[in-house]
Amino acid sequence: MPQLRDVRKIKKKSVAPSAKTPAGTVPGAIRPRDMQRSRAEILRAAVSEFAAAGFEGARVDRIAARAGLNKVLIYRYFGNKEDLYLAVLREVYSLLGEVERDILEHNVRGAELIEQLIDGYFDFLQRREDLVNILLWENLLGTKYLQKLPHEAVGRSTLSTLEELIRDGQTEGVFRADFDPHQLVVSLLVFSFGNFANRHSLSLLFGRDMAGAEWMEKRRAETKRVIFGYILPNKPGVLTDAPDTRSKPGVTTDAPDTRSKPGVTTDAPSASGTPSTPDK
Amino acid sequence: MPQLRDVRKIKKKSVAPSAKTPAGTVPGAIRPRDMQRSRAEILRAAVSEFAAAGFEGARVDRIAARAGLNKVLIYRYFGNKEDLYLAVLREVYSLLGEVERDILEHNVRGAELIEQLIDGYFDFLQRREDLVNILLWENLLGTKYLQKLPHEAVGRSTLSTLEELIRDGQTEGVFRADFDPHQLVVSLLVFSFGNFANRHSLSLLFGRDMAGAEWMEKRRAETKRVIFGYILPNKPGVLTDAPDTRSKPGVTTDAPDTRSKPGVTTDAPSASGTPSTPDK
Amino acid sequence: MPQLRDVRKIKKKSVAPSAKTPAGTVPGAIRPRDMQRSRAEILRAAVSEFAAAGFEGARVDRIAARAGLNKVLIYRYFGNKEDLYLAVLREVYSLLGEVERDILEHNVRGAELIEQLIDGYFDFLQRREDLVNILLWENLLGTKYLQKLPHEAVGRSTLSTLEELIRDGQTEGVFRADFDPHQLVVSLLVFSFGNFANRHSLSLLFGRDMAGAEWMEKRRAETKRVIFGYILPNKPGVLTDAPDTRSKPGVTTDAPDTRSKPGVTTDAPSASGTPSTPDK
Amino acid sequence: MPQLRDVRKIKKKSVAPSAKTPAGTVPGAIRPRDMQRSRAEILRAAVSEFAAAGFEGARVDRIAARAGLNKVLIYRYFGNKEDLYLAVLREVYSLLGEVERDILEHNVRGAELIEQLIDGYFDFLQRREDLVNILLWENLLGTKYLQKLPHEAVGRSTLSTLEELIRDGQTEGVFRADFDPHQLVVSLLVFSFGNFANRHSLSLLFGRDMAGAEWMEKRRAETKRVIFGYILPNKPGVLTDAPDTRSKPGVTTDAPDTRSKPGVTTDAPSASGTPSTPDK
DNA sequence: AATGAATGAGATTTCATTCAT
DNA sequence: TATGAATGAAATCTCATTCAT
Repeated sequence: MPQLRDVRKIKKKSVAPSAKTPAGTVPGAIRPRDMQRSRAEILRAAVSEFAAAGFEGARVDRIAARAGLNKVLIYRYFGNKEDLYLAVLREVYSLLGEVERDILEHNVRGAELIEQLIDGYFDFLQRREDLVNILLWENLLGTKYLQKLPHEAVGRSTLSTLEELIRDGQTEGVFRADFDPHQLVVSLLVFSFGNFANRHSLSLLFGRDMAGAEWMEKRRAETKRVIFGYILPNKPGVLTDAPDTRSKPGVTTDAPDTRSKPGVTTDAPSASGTPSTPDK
Repeated sequence: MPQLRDVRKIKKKSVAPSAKTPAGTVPGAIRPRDMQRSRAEILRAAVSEFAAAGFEGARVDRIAARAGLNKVLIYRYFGNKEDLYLAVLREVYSLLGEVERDILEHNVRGAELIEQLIDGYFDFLQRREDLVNILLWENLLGTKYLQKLPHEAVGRSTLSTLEELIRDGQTEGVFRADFDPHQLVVSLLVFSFGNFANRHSLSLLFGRDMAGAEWMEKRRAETKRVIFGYILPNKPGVLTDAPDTRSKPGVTTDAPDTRSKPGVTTDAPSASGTPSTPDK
Repeated sequence: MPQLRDVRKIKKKSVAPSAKTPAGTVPGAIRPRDMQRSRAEILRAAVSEFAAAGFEGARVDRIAARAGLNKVLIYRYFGNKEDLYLAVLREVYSLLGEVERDILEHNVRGAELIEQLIDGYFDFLQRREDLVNILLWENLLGTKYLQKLPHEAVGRSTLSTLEELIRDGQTEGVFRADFDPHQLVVSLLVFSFGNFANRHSLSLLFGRDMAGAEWMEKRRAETKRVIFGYILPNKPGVLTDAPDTRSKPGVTTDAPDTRSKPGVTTDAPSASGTPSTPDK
Repeated sequence: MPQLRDVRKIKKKSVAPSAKTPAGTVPGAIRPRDMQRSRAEILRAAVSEFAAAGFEGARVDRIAARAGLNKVLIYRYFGNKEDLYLAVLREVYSLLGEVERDILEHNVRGAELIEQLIDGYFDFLQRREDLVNILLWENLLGTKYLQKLPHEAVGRSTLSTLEELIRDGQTEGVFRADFDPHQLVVSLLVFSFGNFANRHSLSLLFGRDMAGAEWMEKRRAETKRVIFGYILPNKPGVLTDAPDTRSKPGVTTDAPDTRSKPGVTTDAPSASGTPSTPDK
């Protein structure tokens, strides 16, 4: 898990002179074929740094320090700060695309598809906090740099595929028919990412931790509940007061009911209709 | 509406002396060398600049240029860049608080309260794009500066009041009982703000404008629909197949039906169940 | 006594608008004939400021604030910072010259002359700490500015008069003959001023207050003792009990011994030969 | 001998690359890119600059130029101007302490101890004019920065040792018993340093060079004479009219007489009792 | 490949000085 | 005269980038 904040004071690692030659190599010999590894190392470090400080705030020196490599290599391999940043952006968007690609590959459909998407987003958001931050920084810059990337590196065909699958679900009656699949896809993204875009500020506002894993699990559950409430058909008779099928997070229940539909974690309101212990 | 991007190259205004009168004042009228006004002018300019470029990216010179005042005054009135930024943060949070305060003052309750909140948020988000950006920048810095403000300047008591009102609504049966008011409040914020946190990136992703007013109206409607689907009791019998009461945005229908509940703008799927022309 | 240090944060006095018109004048009327007073006020303030911070460290703004007058006047009356500083130097040297002039006017001779000189110097040093500092600052600049003053403003004819008087004393046998009057004059200055040139540093070095009045009285006494031990003839047999020429300054010891010759304050070693309570 | 004044206009050295070898090194010899040396070089340059201009007057650019190194290194190695100045102060006080330490190590006692001290101070003052100036600047600032140093870096234990040795001398009868050792130690410092604190101003006042080596030798002798007149026992019978044992400076006569006691340089008054040619 | 250093630009901050009301 | 503001220069400090060893 990448360290994000408070990493400003990284100092050059001061290795003993003897340690300079990597173990197993003859001193004086040039270290071989490490270029690939170095490049990757720099990129990794750059992701961390740009995530933590943004483009303007990022320091080339710190990236070098994070990578444990010399600053010169950054310029040798990437050209300059901006190009390095562009490489990072590319990486980020590539990884982001994988989320949907992974899910689509498994041919899930219907409610399960939606749930896996939400889970996929939340997992990504929680696991790659750094990448998310880069998306947010870049957005604040009005995609100043993102625009410089070739379109293929950014646009995500997966999203239209998704829309179609949802539309199919509507046709088949798995989903309600009266919502716009396009808006839904956006909602899935927005409702998920929105939790992260302001988590630190919100923590201050509400005076409680809204950035930690525990809280995010609650949000994940809540998000699922809201979405499913919106897209699944209401089954008359089982309406509001139907008993919740409590299940562990991630587990898909075969018969989702009105409220906490497929495999939703509900540490939230109990089935009785009265939320027992709203987290406070 | 504040200019946000592409304002980097502002140079010293080389206006003719007569042009010194700031916009909005009658030319010829005395523009007193007014400390109060100068301070305010700087603050306004600072909001714009910090919104557009963030703390690191902001340039004191540009702030002075935007304010049409001398750089020295910034230091005289605010001390230094950071203190100026803190003053800006204070301002932003103060204005943000007003959104809820305004609504709470009018003693609206029930569905209308929720709708006004969503509207309030979207209005704020659309009208004060700059302030929102500042919130987002600051969040990315992990509230590095926000933390330096006294707690009163940030914490918002309105939010707990809100929770209570919602809980009241649940007790009275206006809202479903099986959701957590606290989570709802967060959802209202997150679902609203989420639309803005990534609008530029999303525009690129989807290859369409997702930052403009038109699109945001759609999101506002969609958000309302989702939220109301979640919190309003299902009225058995009128359920899914009820015809949508199409209404203009902002207009509250007295008899909200299943889907588009109070005064929701529905440029979305038509009543027939099949979304006629999903916006594309 | 002028405030010397810690005066850096003087703020513009913010008088109520109504207070602007000095009492007794018709509002709107121009304040009359205050130029002389303003000039003097500025000069006084400048002495304080330059004394406290030196030429480079002094701030024109602070001088204006100290004077309670507007910065503009400084430029109107004195031209610029350097010219103001030169005016200050002139003032300082003029006042310094008075010390000797005052004494010489009274036609004191012999030991009493010397004692009055030492007293004069110490009095000046203690009372006009500010002026002394200016001398020291200027010295550190290698008299960079002092040199720009006309010679009359600096050179002090009194000093050569002094030398002659001392030489007379030697001829008359009042003083020992085997010292150089010129060196003595210098010693008088140096031994006196030396106590001030490093008093703060010495305080730190010795870990005790060596800047206060109490300590300086000890130094004054010690200095007299040393000087008199040097210039007064040792009278064999009459040694210790030589008649004291009692004079004002300091406490008169009833039983002065060998050491403290004319009117010397001796809080120092007692007559017995063994210093009773060396100050520690 | 360090250059002190008139060094303000040092510009970037535009030397040919080959000229890079710093003075004192063999051209062609490897000048390792040695951090240690660079640091030392900067410190040395800083001492000169701060000595010549004081803290406020000193220019970081000039320090870099003096050091023949890049400005950036100053910040890399020392942080900022103030920290650099603090490092300089540390250095100065450390070197100052050595004066006494050197002497105390040699186990000299009695009159010789005192003479060596005076010599030590005058040597230091003449040789390290720059350090003395720094002491004086700092004193004028009321030890504003000195106070920030840890006490050990400033306080000098040697001084109390000195007092004890003098007291021992008094007990043994080598010194007169009726003076306070503490005051004597202070007098030694003050009478020595006092000559330097105002030498340039005095030069102007008296219209003769009072800053040069020649003059300082006279002051050194005079100071010794005065001090010894004060602390050595009067030998009745040899009193005033004893012939001076003229000796070379620094040479200690085995049988010091009343006036020019141990090894005092007397280019001063001739033996006859009447100073023949007072220097003028 | 690493270290130390240099370059050059630019950003923040501070001042003296002047202008306008 | 006082106030507020403006100007212009400079000084401190920071960075990206490049060079040399």
